[in-house]
Amino acid sequence: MVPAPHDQHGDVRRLVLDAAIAIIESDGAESLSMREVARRAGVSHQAPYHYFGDRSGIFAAISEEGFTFLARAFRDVDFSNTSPAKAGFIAYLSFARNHVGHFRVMFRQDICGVTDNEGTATAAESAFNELLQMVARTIGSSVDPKAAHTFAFTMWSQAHGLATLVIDGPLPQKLLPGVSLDDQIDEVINLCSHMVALEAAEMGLVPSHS
Amino acid sequence: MVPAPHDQHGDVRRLVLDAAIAIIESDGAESLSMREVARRAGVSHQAPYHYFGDRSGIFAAISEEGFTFLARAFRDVDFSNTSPAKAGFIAYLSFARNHVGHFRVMFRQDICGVTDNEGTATAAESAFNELLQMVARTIGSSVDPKAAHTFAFTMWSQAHGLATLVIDGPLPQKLLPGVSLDDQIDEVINLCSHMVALEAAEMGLVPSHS
DNA sequence: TCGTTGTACTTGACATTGTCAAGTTGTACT
DNA sequence: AGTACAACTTGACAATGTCAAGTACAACGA
Repeated sequence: MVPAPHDQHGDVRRLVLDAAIAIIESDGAESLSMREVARRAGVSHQAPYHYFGDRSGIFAAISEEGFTFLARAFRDVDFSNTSPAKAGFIAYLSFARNHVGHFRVMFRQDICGVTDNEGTATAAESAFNELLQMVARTIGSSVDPKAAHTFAFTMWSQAHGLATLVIDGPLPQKLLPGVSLDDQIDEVINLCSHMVALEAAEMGLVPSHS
Repeated sequence: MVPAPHDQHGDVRRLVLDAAIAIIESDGAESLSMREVARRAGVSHQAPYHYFGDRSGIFAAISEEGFTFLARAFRDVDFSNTSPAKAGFIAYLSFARNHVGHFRVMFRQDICGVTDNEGTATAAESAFNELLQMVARTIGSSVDPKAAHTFAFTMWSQAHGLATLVIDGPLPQKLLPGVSLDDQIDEVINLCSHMVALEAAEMGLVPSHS
């Protein structure tokens, strides 16, 4: 969290973090060993503890970074070509697939304690706010907060479920022969977006009509 | 897998499995220790290895049982009162919330290797087939397999995402004040079911349903 | 009845892990 | 010059996953 007041040579904190992310990406979060991280970063086995306190501290840091990335990904979405919903789904999935290490950690408060860590919590909150804005763009902002929340949770579930099943789940093994993973993901995203659009239209709140 | 040809006294395998599931349910999969499992089951620290080979073997066994339960839950769904889609969502979520230990493990082939284990793979396949039947009941069985698969992945993503965000994710912390978790889950399920129904109706393949 | 075989474990050992405690080194400021 | 403090390192310890070797006991063929 604290970026070290005076770091003269190579940023050890960054090295340690990147090593951890790489390990999680290739072997999963369970098999992250603090000593292996230290070894890969070329520091003593205790250096990571200096920055992150303990194992869950390193997860919390990765989680915070992940939510920051995700919030930025949402913010940088280009809505000119596609519907907000579809753009959001695409952004979520490409984030998840491009940052597998982060994604594997950030939604598991059993190992990183989102609530415990201040920075992680605020980063997560900012990402969630971006999600709510995405929803507002889809169903309008005149809907009551409760319905908007439900809509947000629903779209989040859709995107998150797909990402989870793709990255850690058995979906890639259930593909029909002749259909690539990328194509299948695209089609699911298309279907989700279409369903969301139908629902929004039925709610009578889509900008183009009223 | 092999149910032991002659087990005179209490079924150690079952004891070990239940102890493991209990630990995973309360502390998560990462913190499952073979020795703690053995201790709780009241056997030596090596007994679990006799039955499950290694740590991932115990996960594979839990995973297999989980998929068997899930397939049965799908099979036992009562479709008389609700739409097939909604009934499916409800079944998926109540399975996940009632078998947290299983659910936390069965979709993570990084720790249990769904592909490696024969029994786990067939159990997973049978659950997936039930899902496909559920989809057929929703959009009819005359749709081409590719579209049916996409529909199945989509509904699976919806249900799985919601379950994941509820059980291990930050959704419970994002609830609006005054809305209980159960209520929020119900509303998301309602919205999902409604969207699926709209889509099915637009495909022109559903008999009739509100 | 005896020996063989196989299952169901237990006991022992070892390298590796997370983490506490106590150094050590260098930079910054008084 | 001296103090304080950050940024580490080295050392130690209990606990873990897992290999290797043992023990107990039922089932079965001779």
